[in-house]
Amino acid sequence: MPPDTLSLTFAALADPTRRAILTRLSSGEASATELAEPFHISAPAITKHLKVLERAGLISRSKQAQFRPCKLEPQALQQASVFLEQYRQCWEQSLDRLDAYLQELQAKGSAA
Amino acid sequence: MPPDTLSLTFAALADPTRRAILTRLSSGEASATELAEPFHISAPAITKHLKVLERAGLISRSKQAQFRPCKLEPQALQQASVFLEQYRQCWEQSLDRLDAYLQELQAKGSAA
DNA sequence: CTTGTAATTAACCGATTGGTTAAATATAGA
DNA sequence: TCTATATTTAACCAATCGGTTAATTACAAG
Repeated sequence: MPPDTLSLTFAALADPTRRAILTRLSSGEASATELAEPFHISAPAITKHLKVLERAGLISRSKQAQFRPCKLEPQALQQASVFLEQYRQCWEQSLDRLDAYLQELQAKGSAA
Repeated sequence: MPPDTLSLTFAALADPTRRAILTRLSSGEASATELAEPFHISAPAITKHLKVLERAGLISRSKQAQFRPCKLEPQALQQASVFLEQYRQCWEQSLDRLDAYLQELQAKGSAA
């Protein structure tokens, strides 16, 4: 019943707000209110998003004064990337086939 | 309100059953019952998973007799991979830092 | 000690998810 | 036509999701 890391990671990535948060964090740490700023959602909503990201191991949080800065933890992203790389051959093959098809079309086109 | 492609893709990938289906399909087409075989879930459950994968553009389906074979469509996976590549520098940097830290530890260890 | 700011928790809401069983549909073949 | 197989649809269910508002906690600074 406890979802595996990969499922947690992909689930966390399945939300545009959370992806935007990660993108923001890739250029440096930020507090919750800073992260909330670009979105018109409430503070508790941001807290929830950060919890999802934290539970997936995508971010970590420290503590300074009343702030709790968020820091990107890219290892989980790498694991997700490794999973997808498994399919690289598949998409390269299918792109090759598309390319061959287009060339064939072109050949027919100039022959007509 | 309609979720973007990337969100659909990551959401589809956030389930271990669906990831297993994709892995299975990376070695060739398969029918719904063939795909269901390794899991102890009902046929309608498989139908739903296939719908999710299809809506995300991760598979396509044809029709022969009473079968509707599934085929992997790897382009959406590639898009997801492109998104993750954006963070490659981040995780390589953090691995470098880990490496440096471990070397530092080693140096101190052999000095003691 | 009071005030202001940051952040979280609690309680709630409607929509979606992942599963079920039962019924319906589609096709092949005797 | 009748039967068996493949698949989908319908209806339901409990759990999770992404959001809200209101209240609470934590800390710094007057």
